[in-house]
Order: sequence, then C-alpha cells, then structure tokens
Amino acid sequence: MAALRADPALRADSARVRARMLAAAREMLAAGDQDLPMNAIAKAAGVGVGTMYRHFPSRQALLESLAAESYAALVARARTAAEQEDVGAGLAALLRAALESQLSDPSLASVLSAPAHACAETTELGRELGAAALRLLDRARAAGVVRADVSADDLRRLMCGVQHAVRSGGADDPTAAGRYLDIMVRGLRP
Amino acid sequence: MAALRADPALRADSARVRARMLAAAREMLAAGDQDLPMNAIAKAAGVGVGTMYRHFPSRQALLESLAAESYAALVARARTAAEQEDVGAGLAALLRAALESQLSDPSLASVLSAPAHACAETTELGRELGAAALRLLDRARAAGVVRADVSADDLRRLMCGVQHAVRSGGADDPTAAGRYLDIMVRGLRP
DNA sequence: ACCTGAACACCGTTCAAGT
DNA sequence: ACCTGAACACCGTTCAAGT
Repeated sequence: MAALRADPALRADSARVRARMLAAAREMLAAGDQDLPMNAIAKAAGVGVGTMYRHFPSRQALLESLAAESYAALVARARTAAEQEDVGAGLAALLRAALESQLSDPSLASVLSAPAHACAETTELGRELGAAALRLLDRARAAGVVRADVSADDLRRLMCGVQHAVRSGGADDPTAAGRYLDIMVRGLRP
Repeated sequence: MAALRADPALRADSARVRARMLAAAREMLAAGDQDLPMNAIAKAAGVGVGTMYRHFPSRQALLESLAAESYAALVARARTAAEQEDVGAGLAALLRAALESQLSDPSLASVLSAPAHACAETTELGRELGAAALRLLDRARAAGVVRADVSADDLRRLMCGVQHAVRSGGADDPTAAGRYLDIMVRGLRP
C-alpha cells in the first residue's frame, strides 16, 4: 500500500525533474548553445550529473526527447497530407511540413538525419512518419504525379538535405526555403 | 647570405612537417575517426601540439588545408563544365562534379558547407568556383534551361544539401547519389 | 626563429557514498 | 530506490622553457 502511494509520488517528482532538464536544455539551445553539455544542463536544472544520465543515457537520447513533441506534430501533419484529396498538393504539403518542422526545431532536424535511434519511441514515430509518407507516395504514383524510383525514405533524406541547404547559407535569405522546396517538388515529378 | 641559405632549408623542413601532419590527419579520417583531435594528430605525426597549432590555428584551418587539393580539382572541373558547348549538359556536369567531390572527400563537404573560412586560399577557391558557376548560370539562363531565381550560391547550397541527403541514409544505397542528382537537375529547370 | 610538452580549463561518463 | 557530485579520462588551447 505504501508502495502504491509512493510510486506515483516518485514518478511525479521524476517527471518534474525530467521536465526541468529538458527546459534547461531548450533554454541553452535558444541561447545559441549548440553543444548541450550534459554537466552544464545538469547544473542549470539543479540536479546531479548522474540524474541527467539516468534520464538520458546518451546525448542522442536527450536529443530525441527534445524533439519528441515536434516529431509527433510532424507525424500528424504528414497524416493530414496523406489524406488530402489532391495528391500532388498532399505531397507538397508533406514536404513543406518536413522542412518547416526541421527549420523551427534544430533538434528534430538532427534526429531526422540520424543514422540510428536511441529511444524506442523515436523509432515508432519514424515508422509512423514513413507509413504516412508511403500511403501518400502510393497514391501519388498511381496518379502519376511522382517519379517511380523514389521511396518514402528517399523523401526523408531529401528533406533533410533541403534543410541542410537552407541552413548552409552565410547571410540567410528568407526566400531560400521556399525556392528550394519548390525545386525539390518539381524535381520529384515523373 | 647565411639567412638566404637557411631560409629555404627551414621552409623545406616546415613543409615536410606540415605534410606529415596532414597525412596523419588523413589516415585518421580514413580509419573512420571523424573528430580529428589535434593532440592525437600531433602525436601520430611525431610533433608537439604547439607545432600543430602554429600550422593550423583552428580546426577549420586544418579542414581547409585537408580539402584544398580536392577543392582545386573541383574548381577545374567546374571551369571545364562552364565552357561545355551544351549548356544543359554543362550544368549537369557541374552539379555532378560538386556532388562527387564532396562524397569522395568529407573534408571538402565540410568546407563547402561552412559558413565562414579560416584561410584566404579557401576564400579564393570559393570565389573561383562561384565565378565558374555564375558564367555557366548566365549562359544557362540565356538558353532558358534553368530557373531564373537560382543564384550560383544557391547551387552550392543545394549540392551541399544533396550530399547531406546521400549521407543521411542508414543502409547506403549506391543508386541514391545518381537519383538525387537527377531530381535536383530536373528541379532546376524553368 | 622554431619546437616541445607540461599545464590549465572543460566536458563526458562512471560509480561509491549518501538519503 | 533514487540522487549527488567527486573522480577519472580525454581533448582544446596556451605558453614558459628549451634548442
């Protein structure tokens, strides 16, 4: 009985600590700190380094936790795009969603480009995103609006590439994202 | 007189040491070490760390020195492409050269994507590459084979993006580079 | 002049000791 | 059970001391 009462309390506390670490990490990202040092996050969140590692066994795990919300939102947008009546518009919407999500959340860009996942949840999100993309691709192929030699994973990789192209500008041109997206959409036509 | 004789000797020695450090760095890259720790390179090259820093004041400077040869080769290929009679083929050749160079030399990929240069030589190579690309672009625009809203720097950024897309694959598909390049070439048409 | 490598600061990661 | 933070290893960078 004591355990039953203690457990939720512990979990609630643990969740609060976890949220504090993620908030601290986000603040550092927002402040331009790309490195996200584990020690520094722990100090900023007021916890020991060990607690940091207990919640996030690797930097990749931390990144995936930071990106989880954006990733889920992207999956939702992808599903909406997949059901769109106009398949061509749906495909463009999927690509735009993938690009915008990465540009507004650098941790998502990193996770989408990563060769491997640290958290099972991320793998699941990836599966869901891939499934939505595949549904859309199948419809698009049937409608003849997309090249036949492109897979759902190709779309992911290409959008990671467009993100990289947008980011690799010295002086940032606000029109770049739109133009590059358009180039990609046109290039995917059969 | 003594100075006149000593100088070249020192320079020759310095050049040999420099070459040894670059060779050590290249070996580490070839062995899969992406980090290129300055201390480790110095030890592998049999020199003190200070010597490392005297020749390469920053990691970026080291990267640019590593990439210099590939970069010069790319500029040469770009110039050839710019003079090609068939403008469309020339543009495709330029993009292929940019992609192949980056894929075969990761340090070049890094330098081409970098927001700023550490060495004046690199800036000069960048200028030459940009000039060749612009000559080709002007001809291509006049011939109506390329979108009007694309600059020479856009081409660079897009090819850095394609490189990133090719690299961000889990299982590497040998057909990816060719397909992504084709998508880009088609997307650039007006 | 040029080089060496000890030294300092910093970060990743672990784990014994606390509660 | 969970947390803390000292401790160790490693890397970037500098600079006093050597030649």
